[in-house]
Amino acid sequence: MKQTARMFKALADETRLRILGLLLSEGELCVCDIMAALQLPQSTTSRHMAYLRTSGWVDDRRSGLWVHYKVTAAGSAFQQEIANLLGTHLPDLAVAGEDRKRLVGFAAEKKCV
Amino acid sequence: MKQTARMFKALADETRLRILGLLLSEGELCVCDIMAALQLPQSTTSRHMAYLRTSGWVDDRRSGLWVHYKVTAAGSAFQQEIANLLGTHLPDLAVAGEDRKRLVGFAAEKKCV
DNA sequence: TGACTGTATCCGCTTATCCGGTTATATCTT
DNA sequence: AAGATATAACCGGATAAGCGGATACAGTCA
Repeated sequence: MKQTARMFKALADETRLRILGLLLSEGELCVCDIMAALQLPQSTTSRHMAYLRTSGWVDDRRSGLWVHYKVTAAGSAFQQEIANLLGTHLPDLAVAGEDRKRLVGFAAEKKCV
Repeated sequence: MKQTARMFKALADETRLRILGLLLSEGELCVCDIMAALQLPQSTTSRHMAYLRTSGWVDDRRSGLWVHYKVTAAGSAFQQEIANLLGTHLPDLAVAGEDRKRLVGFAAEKKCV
């Protein structure tokens, strides 16, 4: 039960929902993508990524300087079903559309692999 | 997005998850049932019920002195799908089984309609 | 090696949340 | 109307979570 509450705690924040929505619709993103799409300072972004990582929502992969995140495929059945729901509903929200738009805009000047 | 975060905030607390789990498996319960099943003081129980009510998770029904709560059927599609998942997964957890056991024990001395 | 870049962690601060005891409100009974 | 009971609202204190700037750590390239 405690673990279940922790899983939902990670979803109980607007910023983390935006990050998950973006990861669910785009697949894998590096931290700099997320900073640009959500227009967040680096420390804030990193802190939320750490939260999502330790609560078991995302996996990270380092490639040189850059760290890439994606929604984990290793969660419990319960968690995966929730991830599916998030994937179908989050991208419909207005804020999520704006985040994706900024992400596309950033792709031009983007440097990371 | 804000509303979505608020929906999950209500699920980000172990006590409220236990209450929802109980309501999902038992249908409708009065406050005294919930106090007995979870062994919570009255003020704590009431506060969590208020949280669940204002965040749109439960409906209340007054019958004389007693107030009965049930999981709402009027939520968004997203919310209802999550409620379905909660209904299938929460009752499997150990704590939920103990809560149901205490609820059955309380049924004997229970006074409310 | 040293300069540089991307990411993570630390720090102090502010705000939100939880808790249980106390007080208020609503309803029933007589 | 008065007393009793069930629930809700309020209060003060403790804990947790949010924030962004500063600093530390990793990896790259000259």
